[in-house]
Amino acid sequence: MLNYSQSEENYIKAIYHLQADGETVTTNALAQELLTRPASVTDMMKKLKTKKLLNYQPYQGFRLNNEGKKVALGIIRRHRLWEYFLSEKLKFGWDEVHEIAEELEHVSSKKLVDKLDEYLGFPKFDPHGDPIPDMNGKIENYQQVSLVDLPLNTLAEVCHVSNQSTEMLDLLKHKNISIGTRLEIKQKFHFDSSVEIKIRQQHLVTISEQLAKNIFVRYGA
Amino acid sequence: MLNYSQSEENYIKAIYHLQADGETVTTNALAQELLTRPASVTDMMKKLKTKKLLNYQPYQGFRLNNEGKKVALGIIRRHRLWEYFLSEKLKFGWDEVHEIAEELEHVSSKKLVDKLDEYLGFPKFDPHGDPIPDMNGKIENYQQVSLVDLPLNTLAEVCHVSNQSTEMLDLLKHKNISIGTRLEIKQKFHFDSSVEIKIRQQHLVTISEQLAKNIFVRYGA
DNA sequence: ATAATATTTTAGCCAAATCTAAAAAAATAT
DNA sequence: ATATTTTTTTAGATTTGGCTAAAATATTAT
Ligand SMILES: [Mn+2]
Ligand SMILES: [Mn+2]
Ligand SMILES: [Mn+2]
Ligand SMILES: [Mn+2]
Repeated sequence: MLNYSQSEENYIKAIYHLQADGETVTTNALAQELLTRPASVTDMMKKLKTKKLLNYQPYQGFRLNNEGKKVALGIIRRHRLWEYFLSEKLKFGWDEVHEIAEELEHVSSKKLVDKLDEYLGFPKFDPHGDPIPDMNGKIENYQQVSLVDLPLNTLAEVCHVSNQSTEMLDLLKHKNISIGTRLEIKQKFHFDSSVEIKIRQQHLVTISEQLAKNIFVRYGA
Repeated sequence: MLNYSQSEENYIKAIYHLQADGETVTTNALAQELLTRPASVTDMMKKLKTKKLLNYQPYQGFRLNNEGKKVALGIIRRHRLWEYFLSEKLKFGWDEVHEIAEELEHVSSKKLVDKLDEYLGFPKFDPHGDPIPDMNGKIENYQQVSLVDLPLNTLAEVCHVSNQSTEMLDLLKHKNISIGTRLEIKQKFHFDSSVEIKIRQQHLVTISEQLAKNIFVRYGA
């Protein structure tokens, strides 16, 4: 696997995100994403085309090919592993990790990244709930649903909370739930739609429908 | 504190090391150190002079001024903290950490570095036994003493042996001790004044008073 | 003191990554 | 179907950090 410049890597990653929905990526969209000028994008697209990372014909937009996607997944892997490290080990807040990971992701040692992965215990999701590609660039399939829609006895991981009020965060803290918490539903009570959950290595707790609606989890497909 | 490019930082750090003995640094010496050309060095020296990091008159060599030294110590701090992290947490070998730290040192977030320092437990020495500057750029003074006088549980680095006989060197080799070995004393036995030492990443070994007397170590004041 | 050698600087060129302004092409509106 | 507007590309410039070759300066040897 060749090495790419910091700038090339930032372009590759941005294209990957923009083309995720199957669309062709446009010059303007990419320029906006990277806070740069359309002319600069065109220049870089020519370069990445000669490096055989994407398909591009003038005026036709562009998409990463398989090689380009593989490179992108490597960068995303590094980015998310560092975010996890910053959040989990160094106790940075969710909002602070992205900017620093934006730099760390460009340190390219393969051995570093794989050892970091191991040290962190092969985490599956970054602090924002986004999946971390494994050594082979594979991202786990997952379903993302509100906790009220999680099937009984299905291990899932909290990946998102749709309400960030102090009150909600207080309650979550009290119930010992945060992003990354692994849990399963043991029982649903139809009277008030409350659910009884078992958090990994903790006791059973009951949470209200109100709260469950705002907790999002992912589980294996 | 301003931000400097990766290239500028590599020059600053190299000058710092070369001028350590009070000498004026020459164009050729720096070019050799950085595997670059003298002409490139001259260009960069002009730039660093306008940035007020060093004193430089054509043909006269150069030295970092106080501001330049402060910047250099920041880079060295990052470099050595990352080396410690790679060695201690990710279990890289001593010989592998430098190259990776050469990249990581350029990630400039002050908060990252200070949190990393805290996470690592404010280590005083990197895996090569070199001292790690603290948040204020301060490097601990060294004490150099015979191993028999090293306080318990104090990490130190072997810097000298006062007997160079084949017999002594044989014994040192057998005990896996050489210049640069980092160790601490775990126990002193008063019966025969032997000491039990823990060498970094190795098992405990016991050495005689006779041997300990002839081993000199340095440690943070 | 002068000549020979070594070091350092200057001059001029190059590649990467950016920019602005103008031209070209595509998309949209009349 | 044209005209207008938007998007994209091209042309040409700039900055950073590097290079080679030649000139300038300093050092060393005779
Ligand atoms: Mn980045
Ligand atoms: Mn993220
Ligand atoms: Mn470096
Ligand atoms: Mn070191």
